[in-house]
Amino acid sequence: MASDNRRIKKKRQSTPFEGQPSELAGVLADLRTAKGLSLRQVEEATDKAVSNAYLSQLENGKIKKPSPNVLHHLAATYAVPYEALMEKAGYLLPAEPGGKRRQRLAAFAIDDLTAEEEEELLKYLAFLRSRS
Amino acid sequence: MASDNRRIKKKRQSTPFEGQPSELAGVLADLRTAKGLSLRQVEEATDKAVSNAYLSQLENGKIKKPSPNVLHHLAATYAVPYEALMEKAGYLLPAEPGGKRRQRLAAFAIDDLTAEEEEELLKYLAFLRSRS
DNA sequence: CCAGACTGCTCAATCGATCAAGCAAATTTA
DNA sequence: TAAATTTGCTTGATCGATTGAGCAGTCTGG
Repeated sequence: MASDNRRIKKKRQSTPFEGQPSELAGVLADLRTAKGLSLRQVEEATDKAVSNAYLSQLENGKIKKPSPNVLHHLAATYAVPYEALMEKAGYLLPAEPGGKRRQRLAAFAIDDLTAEEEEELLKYLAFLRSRS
Repeated sequence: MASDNRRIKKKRQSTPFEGQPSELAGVLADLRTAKGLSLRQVEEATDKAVSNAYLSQLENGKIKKPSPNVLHHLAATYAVPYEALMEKAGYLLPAEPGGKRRQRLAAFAIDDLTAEEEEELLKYLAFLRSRS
């Protein structure tokens, strides 16, 4: 199963990580045929969450970005990691091979603070800013 | 600003990880006010990717699930990790299965602080914790 | 006190994701 | 071979996300 028509001009700023146009399409099609499932069988497997009509369009790249919800159901059905599909769809960055973690947090973790303490902290923050 | 009306019957199977109804709403509102930005300023900051009208509805929980695209822009604007917002929106599982200590999004951002100020703030945070 | 500049917010209209139906080509069954 | 099934696919309608425009309230300077 080849992949071909790639001529679309995407001018509109759309999604997070503009990845391969529809690499996803091929992947989905392959996964399904690999499992030997028909469109309707998948529809059934996803408990009607993904219609056969929609899946068809998806596999044929006639559709841009399926919702994370749809991807979640498909991932479950094909027994592949959800994040993988999310990535193919361009919702997530290509997972670090080396298992690199965490991005720089610009915000703090303050879960353990009480409401009062948090307020104090904010007050202090305001104070810091007021000095500028 | 409290949070209240939560009586809606969610029968329709909707998104991946059904998380807190609209915890996201509050977080977004907090992040913005923390940064001292107006709705329109954010709209501008996101390069028109998120309208002030929409953000308003989002912060007031009048809207369910913003697209990952929107979250991506907001994350950038508020300088918080994209994945964090994705999680709040229910698109991703609560990160790190291994590391128990989860980082929560602070209700404020500190991008505008100088390195020195940030350090002072952290020191103060440590102080608060030491009192517990 | 008024103009102008902001602010948050609502509401009608738009746009894309998603579905219900139905259609033609295979395949199967009898 | 004809009826019944099944399969991939297209199309019209629906629904929710997102926006454009406008409205009332606040605040500042003249």
